[in-house]
Formats: sequence, structure tokens, C-alpha cells
Amino acid sequence: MDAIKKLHGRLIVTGLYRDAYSVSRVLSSYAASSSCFNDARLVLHQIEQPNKFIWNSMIRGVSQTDQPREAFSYYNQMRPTGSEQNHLTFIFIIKACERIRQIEAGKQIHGHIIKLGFVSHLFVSNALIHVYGFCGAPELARKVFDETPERDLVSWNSLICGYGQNNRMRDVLDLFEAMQGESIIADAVTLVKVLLACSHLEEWNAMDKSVEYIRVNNVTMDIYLGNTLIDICGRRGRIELARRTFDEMPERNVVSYNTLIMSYTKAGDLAAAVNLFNEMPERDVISWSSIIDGYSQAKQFVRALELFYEMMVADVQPDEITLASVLSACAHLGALDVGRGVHDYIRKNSIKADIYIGNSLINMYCKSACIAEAVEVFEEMKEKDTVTWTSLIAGMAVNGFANTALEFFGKMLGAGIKPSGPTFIAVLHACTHNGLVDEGVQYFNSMREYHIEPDMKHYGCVVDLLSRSGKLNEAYDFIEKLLVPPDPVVWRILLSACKQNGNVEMAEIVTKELLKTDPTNSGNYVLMSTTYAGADRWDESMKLMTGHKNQQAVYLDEKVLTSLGCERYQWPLAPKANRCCMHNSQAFDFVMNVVSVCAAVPNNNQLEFQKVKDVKLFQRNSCVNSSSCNDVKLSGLSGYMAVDMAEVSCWRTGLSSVKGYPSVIVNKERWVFAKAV
DNA sequence: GTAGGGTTAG
Repeated sequence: MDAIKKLHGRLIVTGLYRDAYSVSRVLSSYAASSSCFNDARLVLHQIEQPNKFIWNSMIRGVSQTDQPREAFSYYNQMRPTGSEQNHLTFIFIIKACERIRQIEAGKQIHGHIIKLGFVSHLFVSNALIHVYGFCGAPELARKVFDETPERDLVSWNSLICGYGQNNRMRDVLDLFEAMQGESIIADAVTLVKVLLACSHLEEWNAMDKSVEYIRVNNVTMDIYLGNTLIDICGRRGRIELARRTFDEMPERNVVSYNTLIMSYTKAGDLAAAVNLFNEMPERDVISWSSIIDGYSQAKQFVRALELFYEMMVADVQPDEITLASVLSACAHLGALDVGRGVHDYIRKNSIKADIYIGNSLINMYCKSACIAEAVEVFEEMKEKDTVTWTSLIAGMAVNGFANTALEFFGKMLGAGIKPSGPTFIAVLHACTHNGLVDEGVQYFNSMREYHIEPDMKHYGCVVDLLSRSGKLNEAYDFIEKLLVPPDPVVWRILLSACKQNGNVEMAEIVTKELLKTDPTNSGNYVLMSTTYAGADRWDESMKLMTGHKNQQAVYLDEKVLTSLGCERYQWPLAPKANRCCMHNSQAFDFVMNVVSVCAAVPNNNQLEFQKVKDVKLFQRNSCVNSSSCNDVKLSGLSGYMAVDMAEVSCWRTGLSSVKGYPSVIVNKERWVFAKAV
């Protein structure tokens, strides 16, 4: 382009700028580059009688800018100046129709083409086939295709692309068949569309045949075809075939790498994805988004955020897809500060705030207990779907706004938004946290009216609902009457309610049930043991505990303990002791209690999150029982928070279930039980 | 002097 500018300058200096040939070369080069299109406009103004070459250059050029509509203005200026359109004029103006996606414009141009006798021009009719397919009228494309006297491979491909564009996958495969009937050899372009159609229709036989076709007919495996093959192999879980395709491709580009990275993360092979990411010669926004998403899928949320920072440092602009993924990582971590930063970034950089971004923001704010901000985002959203409503209702339900949650559920139904399974989980949580037992049961019974089949999570919610209000017998009967075998989680919810209610008898019955199906889960022993402890039956409690071997040393800094609010407990630690031995699931219990204490500090988010951060530090040195964590998530026990290996998210609540909750800790010598003060 | 068809993320 510098050379063109130089040439332009010389023309002006030497007075040759009126020389039609030289000037048109300069104009054509300017026009072909969308960043220099304005220079083309200026040059055009200097030309008294632009010829068709110049008009064509302008039409082609402007179609590629963000003002493709202007192409019609140049097209309409052609005739009065005495220059006539040629076949290229039509090819270029049809591209402009495609850019603005207006079929009416295409039809109008089609009329001109017929009038001026260009329909029989192969490239022109191919362009027509393509524009009709692209603008949602594959029938019209077909009509041009059928009526045209001459066809080539591009005619077939254009028609096939039109069907593909309009999700007419079956027609794509039919046309491929028809091609073979006419002994036309397909090329890479055809095969890209055919393979995608097979993948959409999950026609694996047809797909294998198409791959065979490529081999038999020596179809060139170019970048597009290779990338497509990697993609669909990856989606189908045939990761080794995807890799082989990648390795055998004569040429690769950033899409090849991105596609294979996504195949790996989908297959759960994060290490391979990371290796590939590190090997990439260049990375675009999709590369970064894919690897960030890969870390999130592997639940490595901290690492996901680190990659996001690296992306910013590498000066790659994140888009709405990246940011939605980053917000989800923030939500998992309860990283409110980062989440707010992302929200700011979205506003300041006019990132397209689509429904995914809105939903992610709501989720992030709700997981950070910032319901007011979640509502603000909700109200700003132009379009809302089931996820939008459900996220907000769930956030309200577990953050002490149960009534508002139910009110919003009513509004959701009123707005004609279909509730989903998770919506009912949220609604049942709201009832549980508000003691609305009968209403909760009614909601549960109404699920089938919305064609939603309750699953184990819903059963868990109902058990939680009944047992939290002391209806342990009803909860037990409910479990007994289930038509499917109850998940251990469901029993465990009841068991922990027995503990809360000090109902040792039922706890023993439930534990017996639990040990039948889930004997290796240390959480079961802990719950029963602490139930005994709560009833001052220390011998039985100790026996259960020490009989279980899975012990692990964890390091507890006294300062950390104090900063965690542990002074609320009677710590049997020697004054200078800085470590103690803790059972896996006691470590879990410990975290639970501590976070509950944090959660009970009203209106002090900052304090709360500071503490949660420390809990994370603590957690890193311990082995927290992850199945217990899932139980917590499901049941909303212990102050409505969730803990798991890689995350701590803390939801504040007005209730404090801490009081009277026995905490089990241990000193160097022996297990000691301490009761909450 | 200017030409037509295809691939990746929630």
C-alpha cells in the first residue's frame, strides 16, 4: 500500500493524475483495501468520466467496508456517466447484496441481469445461486441452478452452501449424491459442507464414506477441509483421528490449532490442549477463549483467571465470549473484585452485552451475594431467557430473599418464560429457606404441568424442605416412596437434619441405609459421629471417628485460625501449637463451620470475602472431601455455602446454623470434640 | 487491467 501511495504522489507531482489508466490503477488499489477506501473516494472525485473499471473497483471495494450499502449508489451512478455494466459489475453488486443480506436487492439485480442478457454468464449465475442461498432462499438458488444452461463445480458448491446455510443438511447430502450420479468429482469445498452436514445429522456412516471419498478421489486436504475434519472428529470424541489429521495437514493456520485445542478440552485432556496452546505460532481471541474455557472446564478457575490476565498483557482484546467465560470463573471463585472489573471493562469498551454476558453477570453477582447488582443487570437486559430468570431467582433464594424469589418466579411465568428443572430447584430452595413447606410441596407437585420430570436433585430439595422444618418422619416416608433408588446424597441430607434435630434414633437408621450403598464416604461417619457428640454420647462418637483410618496432617497457623473467626470455638490447641492432625472430612467440617461464621457476619461483604480467601489458603493444605461438598451444594446446608477442592464460594444468609453445631477438631495426641459456644 | 464456492468458541 505504501508503494501505491508513492505512485499516487508521483502522479500528482508530475501532473499525470488525469491519466485515466494510471489513476484507475491507484484507485483500484485503494478501493481493494477497506482501510484505504476513503482515499479511493477522494480519487474518484477527481475523475471526470469514470469508466466501468473504476466503477467496478468502487463497487467491489465498498462492499468489503462497513458501508456495503453504498455499493448501490455507485451502481446507480454508472449509467448516467455513459459507462455500461459488464458481467463483473453484476458479480460485485451481487456480493454487496449478500453483505447487506437483503434478498429484495438481489432480486432487483437479478431482473437487471435478465434484461441485459447476462444470465447465461456462468460466473454471474453462480453468484446468483450463492446470493439466494446466503439470503435464506435456497429454492430460488435451486431455480437459477436448474435453469442455467451451463454449470460447473462452483455452481454445485454454491447451491450446496445455500442448503447448508439454511440448515437443510439432508439436501446437502442429496446434492452430493446427485453430483456423483452425474460423475462430477467433488472438491475440498464440497467436502467441507458434506462433512458438516454429516456431523449435524449424526450420520456417521455417511461421514465415514465421505472421508473415504476424500482418499479415493485424492481430494486435496487443504486448510479448510483439514480444519473441518479436525472439528468434527473432535466433536465425535475421535481425538486420535483429529490429531492425525492435524499432523498430516500440509499447511495449518490458527483455526487448525484452535479447533484441536477445543477438541482436547472437550475430551478432558487439558494437558494436551495447553501444550498445543504453548506451541502456537500466533494466537487470536478464540485461542485464548478456548484455553480459558479449558481451565474452567477442568475446574481450575484460578488458572483460568491467570490466563485471562496473560491475554490482556498479550494485548489481545477479549470479546463477549471470552468475558462470559471469565465471569463464570469469577462466579465459581466468588471473585467479586475481578467480576466487577470485568463488568466495568464491558461498559467501557462497548462489548456486545448479549444474553450470555447478562446471564454470566447475574450469576457472578448472585454467587457473590450482591443481589441488588444482579437485579440491576437483570433489568438492563433487553432479552431474557429461562437461564436469566432462574439465575436471579436462585440467587435470591439462597441469599435471604426467599419471598422476592417466589415473587419473581410468578413474574417469570407471567412473562411466558418456560421454567426448567433448575428453576424448580431455585423455587424449592426459596421455600426451604422461608419455611414454606406446603407451598414447596405444591411447587414440586406442579412440575409435571410444565413437562419437567423431577430428578434426584429435586428429591433432595424436598427432603431438605421437610427435614429442615423438623418433619423428619415425612422426609423419611418421602424417600421410602421414591420409585427410583435414592441417591446417598438424599439420605445424607436427612442424616444431617437428624443431627441438627438431635434425633439419634433416626440418624442411626439413616446411617445404616447409607452404609449399604456408600460405605467408603467418610462424610457418613462424620455426620453420625457428630450426631452422637451433639447428644453428649462421646464414647460412641469417638469410636466411629477413630475407627476410620483416612487421616491426613494439615497445617493450621494460629493466626489464620484467629483471623477466620475461630475464637468463637473452644480450640483445644496448646497455646503455641501450630499444627494439628485432622481427619479429611473434619477438615471439611472445619471449613464449613468457619465459612458459616463468615457468612453470618451481616452486611460485611468485604470481611466475608477476606475470610473466604483465607479459607482457601487453608484448604490448599488439606484434603477436603469432595463428595461431601457436592452434598452441601445440593442441600444448601450450613449457611448456604458451597465448598469444593478448587473453589470456595460463600453465600451470605440471614440465618446462622452455626450455633449448637458441634465442631470436631483434634490436637497432636488425640481426637477432641469441641462444641460451639 | 478487475471474477465465483468453504473452517473454529458460550
